[in-house]
Amino acid sequence: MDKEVTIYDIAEQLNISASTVSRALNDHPAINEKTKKKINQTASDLGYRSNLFAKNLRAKSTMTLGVMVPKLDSYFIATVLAGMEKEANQSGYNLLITQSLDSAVKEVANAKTMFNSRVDGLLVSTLSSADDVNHIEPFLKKGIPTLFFDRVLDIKKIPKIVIDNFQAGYDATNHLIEQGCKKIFHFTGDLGWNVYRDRYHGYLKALADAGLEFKENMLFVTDLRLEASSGVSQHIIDLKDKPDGVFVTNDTCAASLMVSLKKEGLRVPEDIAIIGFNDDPITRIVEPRLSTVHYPGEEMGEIAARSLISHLNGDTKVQLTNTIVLRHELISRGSSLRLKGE
Amino acid sequence: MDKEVTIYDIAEQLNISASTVSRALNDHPAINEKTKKKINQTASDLGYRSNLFAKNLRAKSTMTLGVMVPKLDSYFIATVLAGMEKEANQSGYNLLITQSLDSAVKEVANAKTMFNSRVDGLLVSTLSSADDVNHIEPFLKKGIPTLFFDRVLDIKKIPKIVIDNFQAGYDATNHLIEQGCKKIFHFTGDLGWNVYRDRYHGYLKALADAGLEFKENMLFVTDLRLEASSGVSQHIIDLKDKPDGVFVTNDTCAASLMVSLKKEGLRVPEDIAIIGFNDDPITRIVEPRLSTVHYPGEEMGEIAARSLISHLNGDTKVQLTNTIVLRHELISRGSSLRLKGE
DNA sequence: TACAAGAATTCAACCGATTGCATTGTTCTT
DNA sequence: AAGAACAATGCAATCGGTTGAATTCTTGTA
Repeated sequence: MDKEVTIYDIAEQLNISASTVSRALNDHPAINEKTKKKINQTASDLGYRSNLFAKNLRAKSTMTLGVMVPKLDSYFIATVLAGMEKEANQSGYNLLITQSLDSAVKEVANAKTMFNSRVDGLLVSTLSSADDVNHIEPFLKKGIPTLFFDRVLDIKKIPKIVIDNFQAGYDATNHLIEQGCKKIFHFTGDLGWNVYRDRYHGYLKALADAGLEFKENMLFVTDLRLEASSGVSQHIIDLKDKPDGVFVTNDTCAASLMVSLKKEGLRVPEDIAIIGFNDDPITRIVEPRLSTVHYPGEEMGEIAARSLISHLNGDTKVQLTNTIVLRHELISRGSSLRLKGE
Repeated sequence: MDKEVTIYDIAEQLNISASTVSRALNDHPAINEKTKKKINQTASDLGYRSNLFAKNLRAKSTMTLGVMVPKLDSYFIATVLAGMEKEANQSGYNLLITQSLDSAVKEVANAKTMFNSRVDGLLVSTLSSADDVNHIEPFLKKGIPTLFFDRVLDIKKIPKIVIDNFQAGYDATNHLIEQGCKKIFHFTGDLGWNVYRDRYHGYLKALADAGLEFKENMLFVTDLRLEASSGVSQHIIDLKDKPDGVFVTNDTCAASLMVSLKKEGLRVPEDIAIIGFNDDPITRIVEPRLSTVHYPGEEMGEIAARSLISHLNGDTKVQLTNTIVLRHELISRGSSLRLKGE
């Protein structure tokens, strides 16, 4: 492990001062072109690399964005991260990524790490469904721009990027209604989350608007893990008065549910129409193909990163004060299309 | 954006020297307990946070691991990252993550960023199928521990964590043979990659060992994107002399292929047995459930991170010189089980 | 009481780059 | 030929911690 080369080494080699070297390497206009060339040459000859710490120590900027997500092993999250990375990378920013793994303790610890790492901005899809953002407070106090995405808390001072989950829930449910469903179940996750809560409310509204009755037993709240759907499936099978439609807030569960129901002899969509959420690849694989609501994950990641970066660059056109709502899109495929015409 | 609190502020407040404060905050034994308590108290009163740059500038360590992957939006990669994050986090390390998005230029640029960010260690699932590791050289020269995982290059001096892709390919193929398949196709990705090349060779060996013939037209090399499988499916459908088994090196494609074939009236596994690779969630959703080779992604991530960290901690028990081979596991499910007994 | 030994603290240099201001060198103008 | 105007470079302080060596303060012992 050889010694690091510093600007002083370059300066010494060329018999000039370190400040000249520094300026040359940063393409400062006051430095003579020839000198610059010479300096750049010896810099690469010596294998010089800039010391980001020394730089940051002064600049007080890290060119790093912190990203906190509930968990990493999800296709949707991966999509969002891909978008963020793409955008951040383009602007020379790096991504520091942590997952909270359903542990509030870990989320708080991660936030602290981010804070100490001096990320220039923070992108959060939060864990906690409670309203405490104490662990985010320090960022706000220090004026570090912070953005919630996807799973957000309704904190006034923190801007958010979301889709209109209410409308999406409404659209999905309404689509089933349009296809002639009269008794639509809802299979979703913890309603403490904005994403599930809002979709649920959209679902209720759609039912109400269509004059359809809602009963408690039409709602299934689970952890949305793969295993959960077999429970729901079994429950539906056992029911004498079966639903003719199910709105599932997760493609994996929707697909799994569909397959289970089919195995028990129910026809999809004829007996039960199903619609999922997210537009994961699986929707295009199962048979029939799964109707869903397209969630623009990659786009969300890109926009989130871009907004934050523009803000950091002092671009005043970008106001980091309001909520950005991305467009979702209803995608109807075989699993829900019961009308001949379509 | 208020001023940052430094150890000097704390020192001034308490009328002691900065070095005492520094030592106290690091729990140095030479500092009196009472003084420590006092210092910690005022530190939190003032909202002090340690400046990592100043620290790193001296320490020359960043507690950050760089992770380079081909692309982020894949379930498998997400799994690996999850494992890495978990492990790194436990040891106080952070993850700096980039994707190369199939661009060699980007991979090189990302490597440079990692280098300049002074990551303490590097975890790479590389893009390039060529043998050039010029962009990795600087890390080796500087003695920054580097580890390849999953997609690796056969560079002697760089340790790797992999599964035995040859054996896995052999096992998958052999499984189909055991189930009575006589004509087994192989649907895979760019053979420049070790992962696909080795599996392919395993496939060939299994055929040879069973005395089965291999012909060029039994091999399908695609980009393994979802769309690719419909092409393969169509091709198989059109064939007069159809295969009775297909080994696909990717669950998504395998599942997709299976569904397409079924739609065309072929029975799985009776007419065609199918086995995938990875053990993605989708394998448990499609009907019949998909046989596959379990790829221990999360475990790979954990082990990779842990090895690197142990090495960084000077743990000499861990030798970063050899190849670690993780155990894969054949998982047989409905899509390939043709024998009554099982 | 004196002095050694150890505990607690301070001093000051250092990590490597940046930058306002001062200085030197060069060219142009009158 | 002298001074203005500007280009190019150097000086030195600064960012906020860390750390070896020096110093001061306590205790214990003969």
